[in-house]
Amino acid sequence: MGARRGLTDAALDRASPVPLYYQLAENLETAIRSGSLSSGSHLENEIELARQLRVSRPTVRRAIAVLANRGLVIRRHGIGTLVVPVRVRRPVRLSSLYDDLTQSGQAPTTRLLAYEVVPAPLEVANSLQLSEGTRVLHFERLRLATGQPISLMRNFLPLALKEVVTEEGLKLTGLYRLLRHSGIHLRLASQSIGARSPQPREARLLKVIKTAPLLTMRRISYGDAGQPVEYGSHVYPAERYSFEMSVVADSRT
Amino acid sequence: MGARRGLTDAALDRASPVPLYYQLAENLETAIRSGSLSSGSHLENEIELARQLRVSRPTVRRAIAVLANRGLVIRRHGIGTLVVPVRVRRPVRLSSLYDDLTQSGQAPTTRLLAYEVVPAPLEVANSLQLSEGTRVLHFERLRLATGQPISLMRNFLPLALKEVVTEEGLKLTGLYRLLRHSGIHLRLASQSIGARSPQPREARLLKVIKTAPLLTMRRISYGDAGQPVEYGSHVYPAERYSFEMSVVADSRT
DNA sequence: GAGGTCAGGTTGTCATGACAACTGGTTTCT
DNA sequence: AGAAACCAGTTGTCATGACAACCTGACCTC
Repeated sequence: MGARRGLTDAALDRASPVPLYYQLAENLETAIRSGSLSSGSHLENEIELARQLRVSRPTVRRAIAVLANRGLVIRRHGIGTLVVPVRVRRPVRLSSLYDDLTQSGQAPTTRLLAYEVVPAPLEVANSLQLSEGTRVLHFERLRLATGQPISLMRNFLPLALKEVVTEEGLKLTGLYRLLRHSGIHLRLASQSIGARSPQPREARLLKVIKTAPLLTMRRISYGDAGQPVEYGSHVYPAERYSFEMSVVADSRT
Repeated sequence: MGARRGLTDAALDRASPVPLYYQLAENLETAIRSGSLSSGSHLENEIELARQLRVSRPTVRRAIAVLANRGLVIRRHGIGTLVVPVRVRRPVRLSSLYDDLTQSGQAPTTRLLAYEVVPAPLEVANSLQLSEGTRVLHFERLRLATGQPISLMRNFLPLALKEVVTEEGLKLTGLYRLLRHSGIHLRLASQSIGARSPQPREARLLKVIKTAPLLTMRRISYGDAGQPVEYGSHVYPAERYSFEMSVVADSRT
C-alpha cells in the first residue's frame, strides 16, 4: 500500500532546535487537520512509526501523548491509536482573544480607553500578591472585530512591567504577545467565567441594550516562576461571543 | 537533614496494579496539598528522588509531569521543580456538576422533570452522529443545592444507553456517575459556554426574574472509543453559579 | 568594583531493551 | 453450536545510559 505515506512527507530535522517528538506531533496534527489522516482511522502503530521515521519508540509515544492531550487522538490499550472524529475543537490552551481572532482570520482592532498607574484595589492586590494600595499599572481596552465591539477588557499588572507593556504597544498588538516578545511566558492561569447585566457605561461601549447579558471572565495569569503577572477582568456581549473549549479527562480516572 | 523525608513515608508498592509513576504522583500531590511540601519550595531533584525511591529517572519525570499538567508544580529548565504558590485551583478536569457539589460538601438534590424517548432534533442528531429523527433518550433535570435551584439540565443520549441511565438512577445520583459505574468512561468533551436571558419557563423553574442573565453550557462528551455519548444543554442562574478553571499552557509555546 | 567567564547542578531530549496488560479474533474443545 | 482457551498485535510501564541545554553563583580578569 503505497498511499500509506504522507507522514514522512514533512521529514524530521535532527539539526533543528525543536525536539523531534514535537516536530512529529506537529506533523501529525497538520496531517489530521488537513484530513490526510481521516478521522476515525487507526494511526500506524508505534513500533512501525518509529521504524519508518528512524526514531525510538519513546519519542513516538511522546509525540502521540501531545496529540492525546490536545484531544486529537484517543489511545486504546490493546487496540491502537484512533483519530478523533472530526469536530471543531478549540484548544483549552492558554490563549488570548487577540490570538484567537487573528488565527481565525479576523483582524481585531483595539481602542485604548485608559492607561495609568493606580493604587491596587483589594482584590487586585490579593490576586497579584501585593499589599493593598501598591501602585500597579492599569489599562482598559475595547476590542473590535469586523467593526463590532466584542470585548471590554480591564487589566492590572505589576508596575515593573510598565516598560514592557507600553501604551504604544497596546495600541498595536495584544497583551500576551507583548509579554511573550519580552521573554515572559505565561504558564498557568486560573479563570472564572460568569455572566451579569451590563452597567450603563458598558452597555454604551459594547453597543448592547441594558438587559442584554454579558459574559464575564476574570483571569489571573502566572509566569515561569509562578509569580502573578496579570489580573484581567473582561466582559463580552453574550450575543456575539462564547467560550469554546475541549476538555480531556485524565487518562487514569 | 533528617526532616527531608516525608515523601518516602507513603512507600511505593511494586506489587500494586497502579503504576509506579502514578503512585508517586499521588504521594507528591497529597504532600503538596497537605502542606508538607511548602509552596514555592524546590522539589528534590529528579536524580536524587529516583535514587531515594529506587525507581528510574523517567518514572520520576513522568510523575512530575502529571503534577505539572495539573498545575501543581512548575518545572524550570536548569533550575528545578517548584511547588506552585498556594491558590485555589479547580481542575479543568472533565467533571460533572454533581461531583463538584458533593466534593465541596453540599448535598445536591435532583428533580427529574422529564424522561422520554424522542426523535432527535437536528443539532442533537449531528452532535451524536445520528441521522435526524433517530430516536434518542431525552431527559430534563433540575438540580438544587441547599434548597436553591442552580441548574436546569437537558440531555440527549443514544437510545442504547436507556438500560444504563434509568429513571430511578437519575433520581438518585448524577449522570456521569451512572455512566462510570457501567464501565463507560468519558475521555473527551467539547463544550461551549455562553449567556442569554431566560425563557419564561426557565425563569420560573430557576426562580429568577426574567431579566437575570443565565449562563449556558452546551457539551458533547465522547467515550473510550471516541463515540459520542451525551449531548447536554444546561443553564445556570449567573448570580448563583460560575465556572472556575485553571489552564496550563503547553510547555512549548 | 564591574564585568565577563566558567563550572556545577538541574531539567530536557533521545536511544535501546524488556516485559506486562489488554483486545479481538481464531481455534479448539466440549 | 456454544463456550472456553489460545494467540497475535498493540499500547502501557519501567530500567539504564548518555548527552544537550539552561540557569545560577562563584571566580577571575580588567
